[in-house]
Amino acid sequence: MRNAVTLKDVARETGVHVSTVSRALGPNAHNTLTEQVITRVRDAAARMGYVPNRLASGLRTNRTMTVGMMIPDITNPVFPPMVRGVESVLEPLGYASIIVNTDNLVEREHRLADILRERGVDGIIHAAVLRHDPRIDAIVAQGTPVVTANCSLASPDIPAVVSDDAHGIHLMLHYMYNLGHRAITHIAGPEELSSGQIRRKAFIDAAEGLGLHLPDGAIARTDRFDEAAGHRAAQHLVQAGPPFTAILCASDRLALGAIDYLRSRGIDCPAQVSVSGFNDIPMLDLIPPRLTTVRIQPFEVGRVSAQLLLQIMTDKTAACPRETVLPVSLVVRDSVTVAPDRPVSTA
Amino acid sequence: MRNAVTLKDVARETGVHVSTVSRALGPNAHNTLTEQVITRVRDAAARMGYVPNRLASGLRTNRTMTVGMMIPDITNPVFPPMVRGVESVLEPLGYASIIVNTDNLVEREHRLADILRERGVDGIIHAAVLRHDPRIDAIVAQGTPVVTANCSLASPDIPAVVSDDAHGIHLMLHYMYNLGHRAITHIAGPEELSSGQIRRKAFIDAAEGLGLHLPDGAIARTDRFDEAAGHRAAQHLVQAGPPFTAILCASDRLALGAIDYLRSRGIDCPAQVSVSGFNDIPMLDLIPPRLTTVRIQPFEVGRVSAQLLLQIMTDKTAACPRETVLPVSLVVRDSVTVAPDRPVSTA
DNA sequence: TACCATTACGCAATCGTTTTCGAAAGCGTT
DNA sequence: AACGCTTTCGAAAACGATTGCGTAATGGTA
Repeated sequence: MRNAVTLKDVARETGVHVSTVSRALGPNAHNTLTEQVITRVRDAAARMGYVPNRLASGLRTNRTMTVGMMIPDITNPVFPPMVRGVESVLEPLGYASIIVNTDNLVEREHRLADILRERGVDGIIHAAVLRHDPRIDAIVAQGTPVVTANCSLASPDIPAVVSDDAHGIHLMLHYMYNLGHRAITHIAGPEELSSGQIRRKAFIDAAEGLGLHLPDGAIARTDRFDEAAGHRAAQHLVQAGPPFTAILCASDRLALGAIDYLRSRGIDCPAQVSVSGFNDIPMLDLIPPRLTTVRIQPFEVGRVSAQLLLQIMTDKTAACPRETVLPVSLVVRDSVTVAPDRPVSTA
Repeated sequence: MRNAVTLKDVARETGVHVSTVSRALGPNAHNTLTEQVITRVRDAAARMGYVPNRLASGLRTNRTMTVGMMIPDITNPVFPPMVRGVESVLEPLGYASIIVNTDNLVEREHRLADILRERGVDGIIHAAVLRHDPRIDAIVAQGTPVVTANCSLASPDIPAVVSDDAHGIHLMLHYMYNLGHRAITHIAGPEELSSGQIRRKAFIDAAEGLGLHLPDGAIARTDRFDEAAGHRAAQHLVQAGPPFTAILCASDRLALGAIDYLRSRGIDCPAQVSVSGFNDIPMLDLIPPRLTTVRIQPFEVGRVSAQLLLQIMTDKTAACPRETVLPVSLVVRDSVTVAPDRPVSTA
């Protein structure tokens, strides 16, 4: 922004008024200007290396051509593809994305939301919503379009793009059931995240649908979707839970942690205990036992979210689907196999 | 930005002039305003939910409190920690980061550089520089502070924060040598990336230092740092290269691809061929054979880059180190072991 | 009381664009 | 030739914040 060439410079160069330059450079210049002037201005602008100042134009028009993305942690392999998915539709249109990591911390989320507001983002893709989130409601009320990706809010009215979590759990549980498993436990994700809660509920529903009895302690809850939490949860299941032959985990990383714990106890996966994941993060097919999991489509989630957001941003009145759910698929690998004769138990 | 409350609103509410409000909210209000006014204004601002409009202030001051990060691909596990490292220093100060993925495509890089310029970013952290990059020179010339992370430019004068690639290669080659390897090949990264070039040169230097003879075809070049490229390169080495007992790869993903190819050919790693990586991306310790690699510190690279950038942004005259190199360390795992009696060869 | 220095605040220009409004010119019609 | 319509462009007012400058008010001093 040091020696930036402005409209005024181009105007002086071409001998027309700055408003004329502005129009000439705009998309529908042909409605209002003569062909000759348009080319003259555009040539000069190109030659002089003019690049528009989005600060100024944003100030005037209330459109910054910038969107915000709130995600829990870019370090989590689920999110980079989502980011690319968003980018794939927004970047060709000239949008820039400000990416912030909330770490699922409410205070951080507030600060970061302000950082986005200050910059007047045209919209927000929120992949880190807690299920109850007054701050987001406030942002929406303020008029900024928001769509949630990979998560959905408890409060309605704001579009969500999610994977078919319930169906994924359903697929996996039935798969286990068909392999003879009857004592199946669940390592659930954080309850304040919709994915954690929905997957847990889906597990209960699917179990009920199969007529499976879920004894007390069959579900271990965690506060994070990471390996350490999975490790602890598995420990809890083995030491304090009912006997079981399989663990259906709410995420791949939880599953990795669980398998790690089992191994440390000399319990073999899948020979003694089957373990499944969710998400299908990269490189899982290289890690033994190759994890049987549910594949979601993070890139697609991002792409569709962006398209929806775009739609709302360009036409706020446009009705748009409250919830878009994307299909998931079962990825059969090695970590889930036929049920052994006797379950692992506390003894 | 719909119903945003502005300085004017706060001014009307408190009965003072908007310039007074501006000053009252600024950092050194106490130099110029009475305590009473300051608190009255600040209270009102807080109560009314005032949030400053960075577009307006940026327009006026030429500081947007926004930085740009150019990376090749956020999907590559090396970069997310780097992003977090940058964030760790910039975010607490109120900066936002616009992240763009260049995919190492020159055309994309140009467009994305413009996207950043349009928004008047205060500085750019560039982790995707090609070694020769006129566009970046132009940006620097225009007055925007730039520091390169993980890469360095052929042209000098712009600060770079890099890992000690040469030393990492040196460590690894010596480690292999001490395990008895004499026929060692190298899968190199893209030559237009500094990390690719530097690591290849370091390999040659270190080999020379050890008195190792490098026959023709001992170095396979690739055009990308990914598994597919590693796969192809390994194929090339096996089919057309000299006999060898070890492959020193310029990145973990190249190594993964190479091992995959070897396995497909029934060649065991590490029993028949040792393979090493570089970077130490996450989860490598879960994938057999557990990859012996060189650990770099991407978070630190990001952190230091951001600190440097900050320094230049706040005081453009400040001299700052042309090149900061961060230490690396050897991570010994399973994929490199003592040399077998006879090397793998074309026959 | 008059005067000067200081304090505390208001005034207004400015950053680069967009956009409404109006004016001038061109053209056809009667 | 007078009139009205369209086309093509300039003038100027915003958008919201910052800041140099001016000026009341204040306090202290002679």
